[in-house]
Order: sequence, then structure tokens, then C-alpha cells
Amino acid sequence: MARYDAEHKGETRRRIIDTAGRRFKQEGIDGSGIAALMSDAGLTNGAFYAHFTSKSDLVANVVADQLRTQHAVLSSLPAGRVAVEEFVRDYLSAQHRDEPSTGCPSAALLDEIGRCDDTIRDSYTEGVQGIVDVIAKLLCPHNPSAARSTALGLFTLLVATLQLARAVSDRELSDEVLESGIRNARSLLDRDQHPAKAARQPRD
Amino acid sequence: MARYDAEHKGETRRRIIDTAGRRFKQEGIDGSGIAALMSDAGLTNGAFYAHFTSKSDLVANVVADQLRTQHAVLSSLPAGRVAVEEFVRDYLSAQHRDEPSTGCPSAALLDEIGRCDDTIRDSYTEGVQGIVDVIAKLLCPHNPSAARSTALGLFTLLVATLQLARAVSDRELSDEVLESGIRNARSLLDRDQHPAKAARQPRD
DNA sequence: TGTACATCAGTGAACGCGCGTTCACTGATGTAC
DNA sequence: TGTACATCAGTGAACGCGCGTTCACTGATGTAC
Repeated sequence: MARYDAEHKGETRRRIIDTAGRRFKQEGIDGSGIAALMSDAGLTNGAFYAHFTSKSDLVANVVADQLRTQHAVLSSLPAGRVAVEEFVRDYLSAQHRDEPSTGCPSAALLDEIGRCDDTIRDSYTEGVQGIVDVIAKLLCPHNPSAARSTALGLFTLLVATLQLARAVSDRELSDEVLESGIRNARSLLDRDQHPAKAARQPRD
Repeated sequence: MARYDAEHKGETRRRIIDTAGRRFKQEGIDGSGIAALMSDAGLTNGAFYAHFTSKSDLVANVVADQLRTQHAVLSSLPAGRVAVEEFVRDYLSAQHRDEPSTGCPSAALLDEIGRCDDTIRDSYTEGVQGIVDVIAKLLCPHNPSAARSTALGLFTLLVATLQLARAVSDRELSDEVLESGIRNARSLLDRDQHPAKAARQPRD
């Protein structure tokens, strides 16, 4: 084997994390063996432990990386209702439903993550905090903490709607679930669109 | 072994389905081995195939049974906002979060079910249709189909909120997620506070 | 009445297989002399 | 300048283990004669 340049090992690590992310979301964490996932990355099983101390270590890194990517996408959106609604339509599209491997990690893995060890759940916790914060900021740029609850509501609504759309085997029902999800997301957003009427707390 | 009475085999099957339901929800489907689950039921691994043709066959039966039980609980609730809100508080309680094995099968297994074979997803599809129908009926007894979308929204919101509360390792954040979920559920229900006014009893 | 037999839920060892993990080894390169 | 050596990412066989599944067997009972 070649004596590699300085970035080589880091690039390989990156490739493992990327392919593992895709495989985990496609087959589940328990459902993804290390040999198969290393083979996806163009390597043999033995090389794995030069990059990670254990499967659990990989999972924690993959979870963090996945949420970081999702955070970056959300951060790049312009604030306000229009962009959020477009994101919702995108998230609840047939394409996202049909391609879990490139999609939202929470939709693919949330209940499995709930059963993982503390390191992994710590990693998820930190990542999801960032996601919720950035959603809240999109909803209410000048006072994000006021929109935190709505952000959590939107996030959970999207996640389980996609999970449900994937779980049902009836295509028509699945489409209905997605459409319904978009309607319900709008309804949730409407609540924060009229703070005066709701008369809960003064803005800004 | 004894020559058992007529119901004996059915009772054993029942016991396997019950214990498997608990174990699946606790450890995941992939995470639950047949030998362990049969031992839970007080039997040895070999007896399994006298009751089910495969693990997949068991999973399909467990899923159907779990949703049937949940359907029965929901069916027994009185219609109207008060009972639904109480159900929501119950569903999003710390106790439900901390005891997945006796809780909602969708919260514990939805993304994993999405990766299962058709037989299992068919079973889930049929069961969840019943659940959504009965929620819609609770929300709007005289015209359930009008509340179908809201019922789907409530269901998905509850499921992912519980999943998220279980996945985060920070107790305070987890509690916030649950509280927020209750608030968001109320908000979703408010939307459907639509046509019939006299028949409804205002609360708070 | 006694006894041989059929029944059948459940036992437990065994099957091949894939899992996570370990480790002695490879071999192309940069470096030292 | 040529060459011996150190480096180290990656190889691939092997480990013990638990998986889903199979199957010859057990043994308490009801039934037939």
C-alpha cells in the first residue's frame, strides 16, 4: 500500500462515516454489519478499527455528522414562512419518503437511537438541539426562544409523518399521510403567525 | 409433557405474542432474539416453530395485536376534547417515556417497521388505519372523515414526541419535549374546534 | 379391568451463517546513510 | 548516488458468540381393545 499524503486517512474516515450514514438509514443500525459497510466504502473489515474504537463509536460519529449536515442545510435557508413551507413540502415529498438513505436521520433512526447507549444519545442530543434552535430561528429570527416549542412541534410532526408514510404499505394511504402532514405543519405554523390573537406573550 | 386441554396451545401462543411485544418494544425487533424471547415466555427455543412459521410471522402477529390493544383502549374513551386531552397528557407522560415495553408500539418501533417486509407492513397498515379512524371519531363523532387529517397529525405528533423524549439523554430537555408536545397537541386540536359549538363543553 | 398405542406441546442439541472484534501480515513510500 | 530501513493504511483470516431455523426425541395423557 502507498505511503499516503497527510489528508488521506482523514478522507477515508470521512468516506466510512458517509457510507455508514447511508447504510444505517437504509437498513437500520442493528441491520448494518461492519464488513458490509466497509465494503461499501471500498475497504475490508479489518481496516475499521484503525478509524474507530467500536461500532458504537462509529454510530456516535455518524449521528453527529448527519445532524451537522442537516443543520447546515437549515442554516442556509432564508428566515420566514415561505422558506419554511417549502422545506416542509420538500421534507414530506414522495422522493424523501422513497429514499431514506439520503434523507433525514431522525426519520430513519429515531426510535433505534432511543435504545442506544449514552454516548450515542449524547451525540444525538447535542445535534438535535442545534436543529431545533435553527428551526426556531427560521420561524422567529428576533426571538427564537419564543418559537422553540413550535419548532419542536414542527420537527416531531415532520419526523413521524415521514416514518408513518414509509411504514404503511398502501401507496394511497402513504400519499394521504404526506399531504395531511403538510396541512398539519401549516396549521402549526399558523399559530405563531398570529401572536396578537393568541395573546400569549409580547414579541421582541 | 401433559396432554393439554383444548385452549392450552392458544394460551401459549398468546403468551409468546405478549412477551414478544414487550421485548420488541424494549430492545427493538432486530435486537430481540427468538431464544431469549421464548425463555421470557417460559419455553425453549424449539417450541417457537410449533406456533409461528418464522420470526417475520411472529412480528406481523405482534404488530397486529399491539395495534388491536391500542385500538381497544382508544375505543373505550368518551368522545370529545376533554378525554382526548387527558389521553394526550397520559401518552406524553414521563411514565410512558420511561416504560417503552408496556407503551405505544408505534413510538417504539415505527422506523423499524418501515424497513420490514410487506407482510409486516400490511399488518401495520391495517392496524394503524383503525387507530386513526378511532381518533378521528373521538375528535368529531358525527363526521369523523372531516377530522381524519387532524387525527393523523395528532398521532404523528405524539409518536415522534415520545421518540424524541426517549432519544435525548438530557432529562430536562426530555421533559421540555414532552411539555412542548402537549402544548402542540392542544394547538392542533384547537384548529378542529370548528363547526358544532353547543355540543362541546369548554374547558379552562 | 389392564395394557398397548397414538397424540402432540414442548425439549434441547445441532445446523450454517453473519456478527463485532483481533491481529499477524503486506507493500509502497519517505528517509537515513 | 544507491540501498536498507521505518512507517502505517489497509488486508484478510480467524476468534467466540448469538442468530434463525431444523429435527429427532420426550413423556404425560386419552383412547382402543
